[in-house]
Formats: sequence, C-alpha cells, structure tokens
Amino acid sequence: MKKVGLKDIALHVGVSTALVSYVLNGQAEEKQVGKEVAERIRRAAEELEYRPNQLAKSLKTRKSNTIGLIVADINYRFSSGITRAIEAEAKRKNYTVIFGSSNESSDKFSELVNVLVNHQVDGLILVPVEHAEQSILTLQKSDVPFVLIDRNFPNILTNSVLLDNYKAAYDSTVHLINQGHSKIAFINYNAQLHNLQERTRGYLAALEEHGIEHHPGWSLFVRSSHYESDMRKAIQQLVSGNKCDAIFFATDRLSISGLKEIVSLKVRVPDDISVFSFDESEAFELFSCPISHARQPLEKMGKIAVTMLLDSINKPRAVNQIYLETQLVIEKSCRE
Amino acid sequence: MKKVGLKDIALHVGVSTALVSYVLNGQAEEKQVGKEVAERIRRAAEELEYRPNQLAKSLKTRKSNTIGLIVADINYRFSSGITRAIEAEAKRKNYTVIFGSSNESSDKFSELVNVLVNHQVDGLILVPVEHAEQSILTLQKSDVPFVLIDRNFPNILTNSVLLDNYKAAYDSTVHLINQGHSKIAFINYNAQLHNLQERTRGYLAALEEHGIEHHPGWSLFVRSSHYESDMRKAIQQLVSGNKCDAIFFATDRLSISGLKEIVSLKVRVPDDISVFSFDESEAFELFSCPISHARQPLEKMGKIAVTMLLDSINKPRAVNQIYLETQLVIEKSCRE
DNA sequence: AAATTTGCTTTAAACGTTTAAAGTATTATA
DNA sequence: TATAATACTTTAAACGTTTAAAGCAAATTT
Repeated sequence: MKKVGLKDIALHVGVSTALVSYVLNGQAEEKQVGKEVAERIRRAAEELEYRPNQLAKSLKTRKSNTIGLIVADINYRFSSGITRAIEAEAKRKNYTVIFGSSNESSDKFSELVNVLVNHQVDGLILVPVEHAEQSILTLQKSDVPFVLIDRNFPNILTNSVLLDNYKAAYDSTVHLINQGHSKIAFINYNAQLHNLQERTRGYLAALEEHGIEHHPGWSLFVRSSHYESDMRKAIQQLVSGNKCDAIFFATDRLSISGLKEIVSLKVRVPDDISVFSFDESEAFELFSCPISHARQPLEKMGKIAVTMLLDSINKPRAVNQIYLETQLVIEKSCRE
Repeated sequence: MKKVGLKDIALHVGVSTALVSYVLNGQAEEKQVGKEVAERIRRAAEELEYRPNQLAKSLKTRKSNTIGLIVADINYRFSSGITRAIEAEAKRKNYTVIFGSSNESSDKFSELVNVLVNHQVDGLILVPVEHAEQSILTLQKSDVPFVLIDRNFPNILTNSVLLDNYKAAYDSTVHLINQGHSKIAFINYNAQLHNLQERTRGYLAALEEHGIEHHPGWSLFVRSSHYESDMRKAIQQLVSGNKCDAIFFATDRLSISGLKEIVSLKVRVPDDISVFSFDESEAFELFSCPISHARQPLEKMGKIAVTMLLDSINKPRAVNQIYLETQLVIEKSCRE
C-alpha cells in the first residue's frame, strides 16, 4: 500500500493541502473551513487511512514531540522502574520516548546524547554516568533542554530530580542506631558518583551526631569492576575479628551480593547480624528474612522529571532542582 | 547558540550546500570534490559544530534509521534484558530505538504501534500482548517491516524470533522425571498466549510419553489479575491432600510467588518438594536453595531480532521464523 | 452603485537535507 | 585549432508538512 499524504487527500477531495492540514489539525473552526468540506476531508482521511508523517511535521514546526532518555543500564531495577514511569507520563503528554542505555560508559553516554540531539528530541532526561561532566557541559551550551535524574554533579548547576541521598542514608543509619546498634558497618562502591558519596556522608553524619565513634574498618568500598571478590573480602572481614553487628548496604546490588556472602558464611540475619539496604530488590522477596530498606519513589521521580522537562521546554527559566525523600520500609532484618 | 545548518557551512566556506552535503556524507571522492575545498568544508563543520538534522535527512531519504520497540512491561526481567540487547545491537548497526511499553494492554499496544509508525520508524520489534491480533494484521497490510519476539499468534504468519517453548517445557519436565519424580505439578497463567500454552503442552507431552498418568488437579492455572491469591490456593492444594512431589512453574514471576507461599507453609525445597522454574530471577540468588531453571537466551534473541528486522527492511522476502532453544540450568532444587 | 465586510479557499514559501542534472573552466586529444 | 574529455561546482527540485498572505465571491453596509 502506497503512503497516503496530505496531497492525496487534497486531490481526492478536490481542495488544497492547506485546507486538509487545517481540518486534520483541528483548526477547522478557527480557519473557518466550510462545514461540508471539512466533513469530506475527514472522511477521505479515514477512507484513505491517512497517517501523518511525523518527520515532516516536526521538520516544519521545529518540534518533534519526542524526548530522549538515557539510563545507565536498563537491567537495573532503578532504570526499568524509572523508564516505565517516564514512558507512561510522556505518552500521557503526547510525547514519544527515544531510548538509550549507556551501560555506565561515558563514551557511549556522550555518543548517545549526540544521536538523540541529532534526532531533534525536544529535550532529554539523563541518568549521567561517571565522567560525563564534559558531555553535560557541552549539552548546556547547545540549547536542548534536559534534566538529570538520580545522579548529578555538584559543581554543575542543572535541572535535576534527585533523591536526598544524604538524608536517606542518615535516617537509615539512625534507624539502626535506634535499634540499639553501634557497631554499624557500611558498604558502598568506591565510585566518584555524588549520589553515592552523599550516602556515605549521611552514614558518617548519623554516627557522629549520635556520639558513635567511627571505626575506619567499618566503611568499606568495593570496586564495581570486582565487586564479587571485593564483597567477599569485605564481609569476611566484617564478621570475623573486629566484629560489627549491623551492615548498611549502599545499593540493592551490594545488598544482594553481600547477603549471598553472609548466607554462605552461615551468618544469620538478623540473629547474628542486622542488615539494612538502600533500595530494594526482587531478590529480597525470597530471602529468609524480609530486608529493611530505603525505598526510592520511582514513579514520582519519573513523573516529575517529565513535567520538569516539558516545563523547561515551554518556558525556559531558572534552573530547578528537586530532592525527593525515600521511604524507610522497616522489616525484620534489624534486630532490636 | 543558533542551530548550524548545511547552508551556514556553505556560506562560510563560499560553496553550495550540495558540496557540503557530499563532503560530510563521505562522497567527496565519488563526487570528485576538490581536496582543498573538502578540507575547508570539514574544518568549517568542525568549527561551527555542525549537527546534521536527522529529521530533514530522514524526510528526504525516506529512511529514519530508527526502529520501534514495544515490550509488554519494561519491569519484566525478560523485557529489560531483551531491550538492552536490542538497543546495543541497533546502535552497533547505526539505528536508534524508539521505545514503548504496552503494559499488557492491547489498546495501548495498538496506539503505540500507530505512534511509532507515524514517527516513520524503519521497522518494528514487538512483544505482542493478548488480543493484539488485529493490530498485527493491520500492520501487515501497511508496508512497515516488523518482527515479533517471544510471543506470536499461531494463525498469523509473521517474522518472529521465538523460544521453542514446547521443547523447553518438555525437557524441563523430563528432567524432573529423570530425577525420579512422577507426581509433578505444573502452574501456569490461565492466559491465551500461545507461548504459555506451548509450555503446558510440553509438560503434558513429557508426562504422557513417559507413561505418567496426568492427574488433572496437578496442572493449575492462576489468573494474572489475582495471581497472589490464586497462587496461595494452588500451593496449599498441592502440598496438602493429594500431595505432589515436584512443581514446575511456567514463568519466573510464578516461581517467586509460589516459592514465597512454599516458604510460608514451612515446606522445604528440595527436601519436601522439588521446584523447577521456567526462566530465572534475581530473586533466586537469595533463596535458600538455588533453583533449577530453563534459561532464555535474551542476548541472542535481541540480536537476532534486530538482524532479522534489518534484513527484511533491506530486502523484503519470505517470512522468517526462528525458534531458539533454552538452556537447562541444573541446580539443587530438584532432589534425586 | 460603490465600498466594505464576511466566509471560504488557494498560493507559495519554508523547514534542512539529498541528488540528478546542468554548468563551467581546464586540460588532453585529434 | 577545434573538439572532447576531465575535474570540479552549482542549480533546483524534492521529501510531506505548516502557515502567513493573498484571492475571490457573496453578502452587507454606506
């Protein structure tokens, strides 16, 4: 079947393409198109199964009704959750999502930004990766609106939708303290990502403010490139020798691999050790004990990100940063 | 910063846009553009930070270098896995992915198909949902190439990349039989989806061919709308009264909710009951016993889907259906 | 009866590219 | 020296829309 264009309809009805365009874009009233003619145009469009060419439309109007989304890795629970929320909200607002996954590579990240910008997206929602500063700065100079989500760079002022990581980690640690723990270990990635560092900061602040001396051996940082083996060492270290009585994991992935190690060492949760996780995981559903955790408001983040982006597309103005709170979900993994 | 176009470069260098286009598209040789001029054009493009307008390009060449992807729900492990593979392979072949999630709604599915087609995608990769037959048939009449992945409709002949669900379920069941089980229960969704029905068929065939009489109460079908409560009833039924000694779950989600119920009833795996899962889950990592399962080749499926799609974009020809095999991952969850 | 208003419609340029086809020097061949 | 081939460049139409501006009857006002 050949593609039907405005011209075909115009020809079929015997009018100009202008009229057809007006009618099919709901400007029939405004442009005072004859009622009978309008009706014939609509019928013809129906009959001929007209599909507007969004490319031509976008080219002419300089608006693609498309937003670009780059996540760090779609296999993360965080990414798929946020993607779902963003896609749904975008659709609701009549936008289409162009998608890319950087797989935590800053090269792929900046490449993707380029591709999406070339595709004339109206704006971008980005989960930036380590070392993406340069891309972000470049992007700022182009006039493509964007908002960062989940991660940002403290020395680059951008629209962003973030978690209050500091507070979430602080509150989580306080929860452990309130449960009577004082030997609280903390395991994080050794990454530069600001959101992760904020979690460390929150943990340390909570200890300090509660007069708990921080034992250096209790905050451990695993390399994401070797997290299995680093985690093994970390857990072994924490449960032998200078034993701690609680572990706070800074991400869901860390929790899972930590818990695996804990299980293999026959250490019981919460009898032998308490566990708290930043973020949750499907894996917790089948662990011997439900894991207390800080829950990220993914739906909300996605929705706000889209709203913020469309706002800044329509009326660019001051930079906007929103910090959302996590919800502490208290289960049985931290003994009293 | 104003947008820089071919025209601006042409003006800057003092040549026509045609030359600029030739040079920047690597046709400098072919079109015998002067070496020195070509160099000046390239430099100008660099300096002015030229970004080609992909929309204009696509409009003119009638090729968007874009593929549409619709998954059933990006939160499924299957979906994110397949999305990652598809995005990566598409990128490798210089295609960009436009993404949508139908959330298992056939209305949203057909709406998404329309949106993507209007965006002039060169082709579509679809995980169809129940009752999407009509959309698929319509799509077939338009000349947009597409390939179905994971699910198809037996009475509609389309390009598709599928799992050999029958064989996978058959082999899985045989594995249970070989482990000495004969009272093997099977839990599936009560959906019309052909791939799920094939799993049921594989299970039944394995029993039959091994002379095991099939007890009707042993194949149970839960409603996806009430799967928690239906699952509860199902498991209770299977472990009390007419006890079976193994359960084969038809999907990862079913396994998780089934296992949760099993745990809450203090039934032990594999001591009291054996468990086999179709597909795997992050959740298995923390279960008390590693779960034997049939693993889907997500990477491969995604890669093949893209390849098949691009093939059919470039030289449309006979319909192509590929059935991939699963890999049985044998763990400790099925006792001897 | 001329001028104006109203109601409807068309014209044509533009969006940023691509690409046949035509144009114009310069050099080589007869 | 005329002719042809070569090397390089421009012209201009096209892709499928949108939209300001102009056009033209018929109806209304002066």
